[in-house]
Amino acid sequence: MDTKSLLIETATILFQQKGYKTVGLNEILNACNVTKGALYHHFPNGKEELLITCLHVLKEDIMTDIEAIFSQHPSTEDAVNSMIDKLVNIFEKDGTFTTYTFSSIVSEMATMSEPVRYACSELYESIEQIYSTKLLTDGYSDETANAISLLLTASIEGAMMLCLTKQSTDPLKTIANLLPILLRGFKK
Amino acid sequence: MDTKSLLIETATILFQQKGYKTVGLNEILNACNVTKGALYHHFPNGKEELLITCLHVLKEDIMTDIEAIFSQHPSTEDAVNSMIDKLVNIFEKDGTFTTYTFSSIVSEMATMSEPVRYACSELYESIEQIYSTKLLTDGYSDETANAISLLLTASIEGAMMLCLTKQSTDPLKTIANLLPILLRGFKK
DNA sequence: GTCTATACGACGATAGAC
DNA sequence: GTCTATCGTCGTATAGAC
Repeated sequence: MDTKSLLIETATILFQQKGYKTVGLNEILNACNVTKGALYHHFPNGKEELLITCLHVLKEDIMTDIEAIFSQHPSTEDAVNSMIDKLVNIFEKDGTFTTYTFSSIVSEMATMSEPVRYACSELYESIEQIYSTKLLTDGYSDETANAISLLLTASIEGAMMLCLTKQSTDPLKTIANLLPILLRGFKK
Repeated sequence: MDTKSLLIETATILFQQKGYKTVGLNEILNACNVTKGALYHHFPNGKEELLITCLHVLKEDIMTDIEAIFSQHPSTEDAVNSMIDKLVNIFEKDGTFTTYTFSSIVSEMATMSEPVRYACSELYESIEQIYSTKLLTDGYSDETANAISLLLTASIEGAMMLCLTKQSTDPLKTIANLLPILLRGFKK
């Protein structure tokens, strides 16, 4: 892999696991055996430019991944269940969330850097978009689909936070269990 | 106010607004006109000890505050609505969340420091406890009450994240709107 | 495009006077 | 209990050779 992609891939994982400020450039550089010179050649504006690039790439990756899952399952319920399953497995394997989330970035940077906030906003937007589209084919109205997709995004993101705090996958599993009751409550 | 309380109060707000790493000791010290010597007298183990103390005090404050709201409203639905209303007002006033939340701390520190993670876990636990108790008096079963209180905690926390990202109070308002549909979906 | 060496500031933390 | 002065480290970023 080329140096630039390697940097983005390594940085993305570290940022997701530990947040932005916690991860120093040296840590990223050591993790992928690249030097400062190379990094500043590819990202002249330094760390924040690297982060924003990571978020853009992450957006494409997440969209591809989620769209694949959603196309494999007939209903939103099944698709979301499969997503949560994947998250649970990742967390059980290494105790952090390295896919579908960037909550550490949001809470740390949303009020600090406008470009970063905007990149995060685009990311959430595209996830909600996928949910909404599927909910429409499920038969929900436009307005209801938007509301449910926001609820799904918020509760899954919140549940991941609770999983990190409690060091348990129960919160995500509980949300998954509630899905059918949740979705059935809304008028089609 | 005594120096120690002043430090805790100032640090809590700054940590909530900007996260842990972002806020330097100097920023806290300048904000309340206290010097390093005084800080390290009250918190010999430095910044992390200050944070953990903040989380403990915040737990008491949040519990007092939420319990007051919950005792003023007959149903969980009304109480949660009132809570969300308060959050919306705070966010509209200063663009950040300085009450009821510490998501920046969780996502930044949960995987980095075990004592901090534990303090956060106690905090979420006590919030969920209040929800659960109220839901029991609403007539829900033990198991259902626990599941709903987790869903409430996760979705409100997630919605705050979305509000920060989108710079809008819509996510919280949407969650509030869904509350009746949500709660009615569960068997009492 | 990648390397080493270095600049310079900010960080958390400490020491010792008062 | 609070002050100032200072230490060592690590942060991001830069300069210049190759």
